Amino acid sequence: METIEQVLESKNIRITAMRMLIYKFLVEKEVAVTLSDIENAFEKADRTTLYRTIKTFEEKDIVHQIDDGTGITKYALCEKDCNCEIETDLHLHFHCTNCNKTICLTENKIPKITVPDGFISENVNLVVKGICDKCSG
Amino acid sequence: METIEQVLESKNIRITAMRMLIYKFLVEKEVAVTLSDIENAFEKADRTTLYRTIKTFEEKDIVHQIDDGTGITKYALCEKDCNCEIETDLHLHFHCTNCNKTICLTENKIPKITVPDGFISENVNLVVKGICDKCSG
DNA sequence: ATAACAAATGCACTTCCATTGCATTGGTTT
DNA sequence: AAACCAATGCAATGGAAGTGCATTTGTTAT
Repeated sequence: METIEQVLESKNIRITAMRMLIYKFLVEKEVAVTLSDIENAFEKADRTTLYRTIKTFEEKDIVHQIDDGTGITKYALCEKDCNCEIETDLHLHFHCTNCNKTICLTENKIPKITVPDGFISENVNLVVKGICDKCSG
Repeated sequence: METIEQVLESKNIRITAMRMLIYKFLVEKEVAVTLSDIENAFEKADRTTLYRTIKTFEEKDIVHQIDDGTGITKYALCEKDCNCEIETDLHLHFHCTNCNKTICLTENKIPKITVPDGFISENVNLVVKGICDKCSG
């Protein structure tokens, strides 16, 4: 089991108290979070710091950004060995319109999408909206 | 060939000069447009009017909203017989990262997506990012 | 035709999220 | 300990979405 320090170190991210707290927060959340979610969890911290921390995590492929159609960007930890930038590794996201949570369905890979001649596909974003398992029960 | 008046009438939308102009603008554009695009095309008109006109068109299923991941909502005319609200009728959208245009690929239907037990899928949004035919040539 | 009503438009304003500039703090290295 | 660079905090900006209200325009009924 890797420690948080080891994760950050392996990605060449300087270890700070703030970053460790935010990372821990993301691990504990099983759903994608907005910047405001993080802000509410760390009221003492400045919004900019949280924003830039997430941006750093994103650049270093620790978190990936999710646009679930609510208009607010969400973030979630990447899988251990995920290569978010590789098309074949893309998973889909589920947005529950009832509880407003967005979940990475990492087991559900996106099927091969064909595009017309002349188009070059580099990236696919797929969001399914509906009712999640917790809300449908 | 239906006239613009006939289209609006058939959808129970009151005919006004502004609405006809905006509809015509959407027809002529072959790509999805932002509110700002419309705003720039009609500098004399008020933004709110354009905003509400698009909302009206949306409610009456004349246009559909597209979230292509740029963070800015885009709109495009529905196909003649499209039922945007029906899941099986969903097509995918292509966003060109070069020219920033977003195109409806109405011929490319979204494949059946499976979600885990307990999840209920109501809607699917699929955006492919890459290079469009005009830019790749 | 005109009065009465409803819908459409225009203006002003607000809110929310994303983002940036700059000053300050804190940690590393020599 | 000095110098340096990265991280943080504060303040402010910008852009898009959305709302309230007054005004104009179009429709309907008398």
